Amino acid sequence: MRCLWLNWRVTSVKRLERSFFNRPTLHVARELLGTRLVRMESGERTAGIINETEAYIGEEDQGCHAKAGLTRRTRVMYGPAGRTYVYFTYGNYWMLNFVTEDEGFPAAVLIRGIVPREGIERIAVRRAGRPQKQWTDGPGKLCIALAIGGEQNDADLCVPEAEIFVEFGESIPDSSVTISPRVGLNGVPEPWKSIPWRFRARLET
DNA sequence: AGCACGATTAACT
DNA sequence: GTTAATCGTGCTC
Repeated sequence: MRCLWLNWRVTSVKRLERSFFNRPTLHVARELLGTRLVRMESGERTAGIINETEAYIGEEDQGCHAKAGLTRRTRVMYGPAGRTYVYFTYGNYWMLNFVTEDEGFPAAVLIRGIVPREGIERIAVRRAGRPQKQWTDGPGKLCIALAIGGEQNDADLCVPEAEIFVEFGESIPDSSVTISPRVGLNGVPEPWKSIPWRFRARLET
């Protein structure tokens, strides 16, 4: 009994709930900085502190996949907040996003970088041959490091049995945050190409 | 059925 | 600094 209660404390209480994700996407993107992304594999934790995010907001946003409207691919973004949107791009890489805002409004936060904190051995194997600094400093790289792929698309972050979830972490002051335009949007028209919806945190060691 | 392109990465000059 | 790799998606014919 006591173990069950303890287990609930450590696995649930520290996690971000759906109400965190069901808010304006820019707030979610900013406040995800410093939180801990956790990937469960057979009961083992692989995790890192989120230090870079980008917001993608609505059908009007010409950088957002939802500009194409509701399709098989974008359907997840129209769903409830607190789920994953994992998609495949450039023929090689998976990208991890968290769905935000009310059901029916398509928006998400792309996770672009983490600082490894747990399961370092597993990450080292998956990123073998690369400098440690480049293990998880890109959206495709961190999905390789955490073994995240299409099977993790449309997964709920906010249920006890989640294989991917987010925990409260360190608080990042505004003085440590850089806000700038999103990257990789070469063919996208203004103002969307330059709108500053990218958030980066300078983490203390 | 065919086409252009992409929320990237790694390798190369 | 530049560029090839590689294939699912969405659009057009």
